[in-house]
This record gives sequence, C-alpha cells and structure tokens, in this order.
Amino acid sequence: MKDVAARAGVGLKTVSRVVNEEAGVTPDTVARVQAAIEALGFRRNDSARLLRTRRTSSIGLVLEDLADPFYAPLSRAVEDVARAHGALLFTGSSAEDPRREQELVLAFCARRVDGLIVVPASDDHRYLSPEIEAGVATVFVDRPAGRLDADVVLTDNAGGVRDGVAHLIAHGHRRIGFIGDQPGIHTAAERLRGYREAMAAANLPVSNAWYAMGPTTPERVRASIDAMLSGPEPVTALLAGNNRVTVTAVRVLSGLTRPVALVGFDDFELADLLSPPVTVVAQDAPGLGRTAAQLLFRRLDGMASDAPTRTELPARLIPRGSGEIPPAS
Amino acid sequence: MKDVAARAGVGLKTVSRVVNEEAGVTPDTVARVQAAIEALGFRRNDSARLLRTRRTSSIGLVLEDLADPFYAPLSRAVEDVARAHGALLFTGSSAEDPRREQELVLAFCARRVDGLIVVPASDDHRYLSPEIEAGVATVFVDRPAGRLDADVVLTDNAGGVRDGVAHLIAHGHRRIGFIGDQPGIHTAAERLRGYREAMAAANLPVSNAWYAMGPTTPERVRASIDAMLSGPEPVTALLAGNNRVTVTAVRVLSGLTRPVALVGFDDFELADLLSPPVTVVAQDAPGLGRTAAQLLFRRLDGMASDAPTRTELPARLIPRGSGEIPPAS
DNA sequence: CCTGATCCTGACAACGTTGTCCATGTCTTG
DNA sequence: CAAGACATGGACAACGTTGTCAGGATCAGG
Repeated sequence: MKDVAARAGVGLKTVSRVVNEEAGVTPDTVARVQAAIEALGFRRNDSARLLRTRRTSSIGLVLEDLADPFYAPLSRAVEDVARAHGALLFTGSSAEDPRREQELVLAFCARRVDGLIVVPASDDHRYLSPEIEAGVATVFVDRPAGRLDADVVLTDNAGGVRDGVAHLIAHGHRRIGFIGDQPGIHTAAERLRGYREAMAAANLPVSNAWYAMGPTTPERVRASIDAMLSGPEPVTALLAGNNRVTVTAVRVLSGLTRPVALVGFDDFELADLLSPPVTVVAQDAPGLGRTAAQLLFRRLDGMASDAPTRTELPARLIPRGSGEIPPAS
Repeated sequence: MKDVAARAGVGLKTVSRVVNEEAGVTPDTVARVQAAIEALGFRRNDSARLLRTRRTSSIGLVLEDLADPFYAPLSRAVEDVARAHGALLFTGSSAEDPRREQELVLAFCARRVDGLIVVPASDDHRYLSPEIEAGVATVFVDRPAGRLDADVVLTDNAGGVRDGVAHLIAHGHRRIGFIGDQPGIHTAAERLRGYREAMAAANLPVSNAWYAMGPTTPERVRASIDAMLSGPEPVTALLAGNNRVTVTAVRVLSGLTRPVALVGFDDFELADLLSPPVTVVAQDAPGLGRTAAQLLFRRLDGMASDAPTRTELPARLIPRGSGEIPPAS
C-alpha cells in the first residue's frame, strides 16, 4: 500500500480511502491511485485491515462430519447466509470427539471469527463462556449446548419419531424396535424419548429387547436388528434412529424373506426407488443451517445481548411404503 | 497480552515467549505468566500474530457445491490433511459460476491464505497469476486450470467412461447413449471423449442422437433419455455422465417396462440395493482431496518453485448388474 | 481583498503480535 | 577474583491497515 501511495504520489491514507471507496476523493486522484494499484497488482491485506477494524467478517462452523449427507446441506445453507452477509466461512469436523470440537472452536476464536455455529460433540461448553463474553456470537445447531445458556436451533426429534412410530402403529404394528445412536448424543436420546412416548400413548409395552443404542457402525446395527428379530418377542417393525442406521437397516432387511416394516429418520436420495420405497421422518437440514446462520447474523447486527433463544423445526413424515407393510402374523 | 504482562509483572515479550513455548524462560516465570493468562482468559490473537509472521496457517477450498455428495467427501479429505498440518480451512461454493469462483478466490487471497485448492468453475484463471507469484500455493482439483500452468489433480475421466462403455459393449450393446453435463465443463468433455473413444475402439458408429450434453436438471435429463429411447435407432444402454444424471436416469428407467442397461459415473450410497443394482464408474473423491491437499502442503514446505505437476487418479468400474442387462431385441 | 466554510489530503497513532537487539544478572572457568 | 559465557528479560520497531485530526486549497459571500 505504501508502494501504491508512492507510485501515485499521494498519501497512505488516500490509497486507503480509494480502496474502501470512501467519499471525498477527487475523481482525478482516484484514477491515479487505481492505476497504481493495477500496475503493482496490489491487493489489500484483510488480515491487517481486520486487526484494525476488529471485525473479521468470517464465521466458524464446527460440525460432526462435513461429508455426512445430513450435514453437507446444512453447511451449504450456512455458507449461503454467510455469503449474503459478506462473511467467509471456516469449517471443521469434530468427528464426534469433544477434544477436537474444542480445539476447532478455540482455533476459530483465536482467529477472531465474528461468530460460531456449532454442532456440539461435547456435553460441556463452559470453555466457551469467556469467548462469548468477549463478543463471539455463538449459535448451537442440531443439539443444545452443554452447561451453557446459548442460542440453539433444533429439530423436533421426539415429535418426529412419535409421528414415525404412530405411523407404524396405525398400520397394525405392536412390537416395534428402535435403533439409535450413542445414548449420550442429545438427538439420539430425544428420539428414544419420542419412541417411548409414542408407544406409551398407544398403551403398548416396550420390551428392553426392542431398543438398542450405540455406535452406528454397520456391524453393531446389524447385530441389533438380528437380536430384535430373533428374540422371544420379535419386532415386526423398525424405526431407524438416523441416516446411517437406516442405510444399514435397508441392507439387512433386504436380505430377509420375512417382510419387516421400516421407518427411517433423515431422508436420503433415491429412498423412493428402493423396494419397498423407504418411509422416512425427514429433517430440514438446510433449514437448520439457514435458521442458525440467520440468527447468528441477527446477533451480530445488534441483538447481541437479548436472552438466548431456542428454535425447534418440525420433522416431516414422508410415507413411501416401507412403513405400511403389515405385521407378519 | 499487555494486561497479562502487567499482571504477571513481566515484559510483553516474555508473555509472547510463554505463549509460543519458546525456550529460555524460567519455569517460575512461566508459571506466573500461565496463571495470569488463566485469570484474564487471555487468548492470543492469531490475526495479529499472522500479520507479523506472514503465515496464516489456513488454506482456502473453492468447490462447486459443498452439499454435493461427490464434493463433500473431497472436502473432508482436504480438511483432514489440513488439520494434520495445523491449518484451518476456509470453504466456499462457486455454484459453477465463474464470477463467484473469482470472488471467493480473491477473498481468500485477501485473507492471505497460505494456499488454495480450487475446483475450477471458470475457464480462465489468469486472474490468479499475481497471487501465485505473490506466493499463494495453488492446486486445482477435478478439473484443470484455464490458461494457467498450475498443479492439478484429476480423475482419469475418459478412461473411466471407456471402461464403462466397454462393459456395456461386452454385454452385447451396440447402440449406447451418453448423457453428460454442460460441454464447457472439462470433466464432461473428457467423459464424452471417453465415450467416443470406446465406441470407436469397438468400431461402433455414434449417432448424433445418442449423446446429449447440458444442464443436469431432472427435466433436461429426462427429456434427453426420452429422445434417445424413442428415435429411429433407440439406444439399448445408457452411460450417465455424473451422479446427478445417474439419479434421474435411475428414476426414469425404473418407470419403463422395457429394460435398459445403465452405467453411472460416480458411485452413490445404496446403489447396490436398487433393482437392478446400479453399475457405476467410481471416482475416488477422498483420494482427489487428499492428493491435492498433500501436494499443496508439499509446495508450502519447500518445493514451491518446482514445475507444476499433473496427477491422474484412476476411476474404477464397479459392476453390480444394471450394466449387464442384455439389449432388448 | 478578507473571512469563514467546505472540501481534500496526509501525518500520526493505534490494532496485537513477533523479531532484533541489548541490558542485566548468574554461573563457570582459568 | 576477574572475565567471559550463558541465561533471562525487556525496549523498540515492524507487520499493513484504518481512525483521528489538523493543515492547506478552494470557493462564496461580504
């Protein structure tokens, strides 16, 4: 910038003014400066600029896995909102590891992002308090923050599962299985709650053998399904607690001769082309991202100190067939 | 940092030393400084640090769409490599719009990222020359740079399609259709080339009605397929030029009574569970990302000035059944 | 021709770090 | 005990930008 000033024969500040398109510079001078900028291939150093202005125009997004088909559209929605507000996006995957989440969050804070959107992997976010007090707007999405009062945008997980289970009950099922993610994960616990509530609402007992929580590896899911289908009171229908469980469930069930009804949580591409087409409870992944990002920017634009809010987006049952299979007699 | 120094009763530089874990500070002093840091909730401002050191430890990734099932794993792979090198990742989607690509790239450069990984949306990257000369390592991935000699990591698109078409020919097909993306997109052009080459290698003529290039909207793809199947010389097999085309093709073909063989480009989840299971030519998306990122960091770690390289990763045919459907007589 | 208002422009400090260099104090060695 | 080596700490400038403020033209009105 110094070089540009020298070449254009003007002061440093005048160059700054031109670069920022501030008013109050003679067109003639502007032209001279522009020419110098062009000639020298000058590009403003935003790092320095942001050091001075104390706004980085960037936000950090921490989620579980950028490559997960559920989170990818969420990120994209966040990105779109960020772009509309002229902000760039740092992304990072926590891989469900609390330490990695914290590392990422703190690294983003050290870069002085204006705000954070976090899909929590840990259940204790008190480490974030100093940052939030220091002015980093923070919105949690998909799962609430642990031990911290902060904005959160969620799907109505329990409600979604209730609808799914009610759908199965409506088609005659009484022994319904639920296969969820690790019980420590908030969404997994909520979905289990929805399952219990729906069963209770229909006055159906729930055997301990009918629900299983744990890692969503194909092996574990397969084992859980096998167990549920082979016990003394085998289930006639399954509710798969998330997209990865659903995929494995579809695979396992397709290998059986006995038909088993299935409702999956989270929609997925081509679900309608499988046989039978897979009924799902769909979350609005882009909606979660968009809502969270919009809230974040509203915080940045002034409503910084209002009380934290909690937004819940509905889940939507999409009947396609696999939930309408009648119970095997 | 000033505050920390004051509270610990040491000089500014000593705090800096402690924060950076530099040698030459008494353990006693270190403890005092640590305590002050703790008490004040101090966190080093990386923006300032990086202004001084001229390394931002961050890289920028520009791709077409973060939410695309092909690019999501690619980003994740890039992220993993970046993390291993202690760098953070800026991401941005160009939405196939050259202007947006340029905006993102230049915004990243203004932030002084150490390096860039770009999936080109434009065919002219000369705007990047000054940046590259200024020291921004740049690797193009999935498609080569336009009018710029730079590192690039590609899939062997033509080879992959050749294998796919050969597979169809081996199963008796003679009239094979190809549905590709916009012809201006390098990968689309390469795949078309592979199609032509494979047909030529088998001494098969190619009718103009057998290949169609254009946007990958369901409407356009559907129309193209309809046309290919209804002309005077209807095709008996289709090669879908990318994942979105495949999805629509599966959908369209499943609605037909006449069986049509299909090979898709890009693998997708549950392809094996459709009926018939979908044969694909799979790209190694994580491999592309990993290779590009590793190359980028090798550039950053010294091999800055070596000649640009071109790496081509093989595509792999995964026969699942849909490619083995014999031609309808 | 003078005065004050208006408009441009540039000098300077500051943002929060780190690199350089020097001062001080302590230890080792002849 | 003197002198050099070494360990430790701090002052200062610099990174590249912007905010503040004051100085100098220019212009209109009296």
